[in-house]
Amino acid sequence: MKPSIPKGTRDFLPHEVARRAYIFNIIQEQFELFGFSPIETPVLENLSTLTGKYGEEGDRLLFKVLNSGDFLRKADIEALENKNSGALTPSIASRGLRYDLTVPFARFVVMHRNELVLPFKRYQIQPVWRADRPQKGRYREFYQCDADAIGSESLLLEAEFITLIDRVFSALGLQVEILLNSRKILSGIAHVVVIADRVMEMTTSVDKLSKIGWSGVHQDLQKRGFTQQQCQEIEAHFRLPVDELGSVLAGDPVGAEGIAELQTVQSYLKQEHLHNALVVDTTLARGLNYYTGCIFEVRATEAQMGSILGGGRYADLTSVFGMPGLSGVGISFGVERIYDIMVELAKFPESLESTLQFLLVGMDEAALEKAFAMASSLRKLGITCSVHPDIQKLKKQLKYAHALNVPNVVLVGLEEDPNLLVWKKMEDGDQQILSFEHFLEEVTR
RNA sequence: GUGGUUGUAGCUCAGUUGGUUAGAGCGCUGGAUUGUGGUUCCAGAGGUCGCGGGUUCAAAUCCCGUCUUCCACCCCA
Repeated sequence: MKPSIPKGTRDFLPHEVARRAYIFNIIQEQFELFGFSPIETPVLENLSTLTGKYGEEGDRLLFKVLNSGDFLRKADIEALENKNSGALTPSIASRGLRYDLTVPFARFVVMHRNELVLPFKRYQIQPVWRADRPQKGRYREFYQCDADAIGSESLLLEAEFITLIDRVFSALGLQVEILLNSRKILSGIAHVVVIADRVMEMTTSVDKLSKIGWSGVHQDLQKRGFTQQQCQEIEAHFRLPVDELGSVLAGDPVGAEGIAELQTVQSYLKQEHLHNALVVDTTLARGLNYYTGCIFEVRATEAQMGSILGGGRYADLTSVFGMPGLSGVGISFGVERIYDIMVELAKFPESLESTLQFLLVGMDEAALEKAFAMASSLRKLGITCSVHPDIQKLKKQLKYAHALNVPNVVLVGLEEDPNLLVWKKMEDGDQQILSFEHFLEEVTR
């Protein structure tokens, strides 16, 4: 048979794993530096946990897992005969692959509420799955790096996340733009334009602005049934600078609160020297509908790619699991896209290539045994090394070392004197003959 | 989920209006080099042309299906 893997999934070669780990480590380091603690949740969640949390679209993109055993026995026969997949699914699949890390986190918080100290700051780096059509930088299996702080309404958290984001991207060597907005400003505008019940529709439409421009947004809005006058009013409001928008929204409690939120966050950041631009963009919307307050997004300024981080404040994520009134803020790094951008811009350090320092080569069976013992001595000293397990032509051995990018090769077992070895430096080909004892001294020097 | 696009050697790609035995570069293997990698030279191996079906005297080439890739929607990291 011909081997294959499912659409939208990938294998990773050693050099790719090294580069991905580089990104994960930088993010993890910053998470820890800000006092977030790691948690893990299962790959599989009950579908009751997942369905209905991501909107209709999200439900369609959930990977459902067929029940084990004789799943047809409990199947909804009527739905099956009518070919009604939607009705059949709950009777044959009770579990699914997680779609993100935020909803499982909400479930986690509710289940472990008595074991957690609030406010609780956790981070989580694990893969998630979506049955979306794959595209570049868009996969069916991908990692998310999430940090959330739950159990406090303080806007200090928002400010803290912005400094965290700034630190991560400057550590990665990427230039980005951090976009900030509040959902409350969007609501306020909707109130003022008297379309309060249609905030979501207006929001998703305006969110496309950077892609399709105002004429496109107008078309989209009109397709959704907004009048021409409403379109113009909407555009006029979003075109206002933030301070002017503030006076327009002053009469609307929600809108005014949104403006005040942004001001508070910015005042926390007054003393901070951010490496990247923080841009208030009132047209920023973010798809996920559980966001209620501040929302963040990050875009790389040097590459053409969608957002590489998303996040925001949610007032009430845990209430669906029976624990209302718990406010939180969270962000999610899009590591797959960050990886692609860093490859494109060649931002990975070369030192990731190889961690192996020595390759030991045995010239004959006795020498191989000696090499095996030598390797142990080296490892005791914390020196990474590997013994070539076969006795082969020296040419082949060196070619192997070259391919592995090992900087040092040790040839064990000279014809002249089996107690001597050759230490060869691959970079310039220099080599010296010495005893093992002498070699150890040199290495540890 | 809708519409489109792509697939030829390990990799990057040629391959004429359908016409004998499908090519190149890089990589790989062996040798020049009876212990010495990278450079050079010589030789060699490697392809059911994504898969299945159809049209034709004849298919990598045309048609249908399917898988995959990428793109635009949708949505999103």
